[in-house]
Amino acid sequence: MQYQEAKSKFIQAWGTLGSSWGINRAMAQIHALLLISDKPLSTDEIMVDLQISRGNANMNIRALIDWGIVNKELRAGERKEFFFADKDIWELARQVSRERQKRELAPILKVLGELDSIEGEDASAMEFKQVVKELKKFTGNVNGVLQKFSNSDEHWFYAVLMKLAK
Amino acid sequence: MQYQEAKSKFIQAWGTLGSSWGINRAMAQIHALLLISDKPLSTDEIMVDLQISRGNANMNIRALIDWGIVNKELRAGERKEFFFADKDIWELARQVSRERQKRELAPILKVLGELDSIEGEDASAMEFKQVVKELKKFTGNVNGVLQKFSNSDEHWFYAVLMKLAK
DNA sequence: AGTATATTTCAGAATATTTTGAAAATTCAA
DNA sequence: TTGAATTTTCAAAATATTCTGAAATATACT
Repeated sequence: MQYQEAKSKFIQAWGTLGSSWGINRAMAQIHALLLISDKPLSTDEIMVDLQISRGNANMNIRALIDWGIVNKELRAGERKEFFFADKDIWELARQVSRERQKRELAPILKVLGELDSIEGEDASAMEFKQVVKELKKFTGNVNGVLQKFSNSDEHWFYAVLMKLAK
Repeated sequence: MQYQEAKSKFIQAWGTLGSSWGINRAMAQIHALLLISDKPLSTDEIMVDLQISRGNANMNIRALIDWGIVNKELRAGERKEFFFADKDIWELARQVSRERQKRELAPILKVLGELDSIEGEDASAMEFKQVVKELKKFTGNVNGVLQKFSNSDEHWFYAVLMKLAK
């Protein structure tokens, strides 16, 4: 397979994967492009390569920086900014997990906490309490695992894998 | 807090959480409703409770059944179908993980496999190969963990948690 | 300050997704 | 069969999201 074909297949696939995880296509594709690029790219290069507008490119580059998975490089004597993605996939996974924990798990934990003490003793209320209780237990555990994961290194993860495998 | 208020807060929160995971709001809300209901509900009851149309209710109930997280109950002498969600949160998590593995991880693994042998020895091609290689390693590992998780029981998960904690 | 270059913003346009509701299809009992 | 009850389908409408492009803003050099 030719490089160009492989590249566009990969960018395409990454975009699709992103969509099903609540990340918009352009954002995922910019990330894919930076991930496989052997050097930092400017906004203009990204625009040309992915055929998207300046506004779109800019907004999504900022979002990626917000997520902490893309950084900018400033070059002495150059006005232009260049962007690059961290090549360490583990670091990427940890960062994404950290952000999603913050953006999604935290809010639901908060809501579950607020639902703590509902009134009523009838079947509906009892069932509700039970489900909320189980969900809290579950989300608490997930939270714990993510916490652990996002603060550990690749080596740790392999160790865990080994233990699981047995 | 009154039951009704708690119920609507919960349904609302579950809907929002669903959205950020690529599950549409109505689908997530129907699931939330069934999860906390102390008895199976008919399409009509769901329509009234969530204020959605028949078509919408029907489509999303089917989708939930497709995902394997909602089931129907048929009652002797009744035409109407009643729906209920599995109350076991662990079973729910396993099922969702199984489905996402099938729907999302499998396709990306397939693409990565196809990108195996790209031609070229220049910097771009080399970088590309390297990233694809790392991604394959990573997704392979994730796949392994999910596989393990989706075939194990709650007890196993706790055992893992204990090991991780140390 | 003036100028050229680059980045950001954002209203409107384009797309994509979700929802509705009524017609068509299905099911079951009489 | 027939027909009433129920489920399913799907075109059109409503809504939500994403994208564009040009104007506004910012930056750095002379």
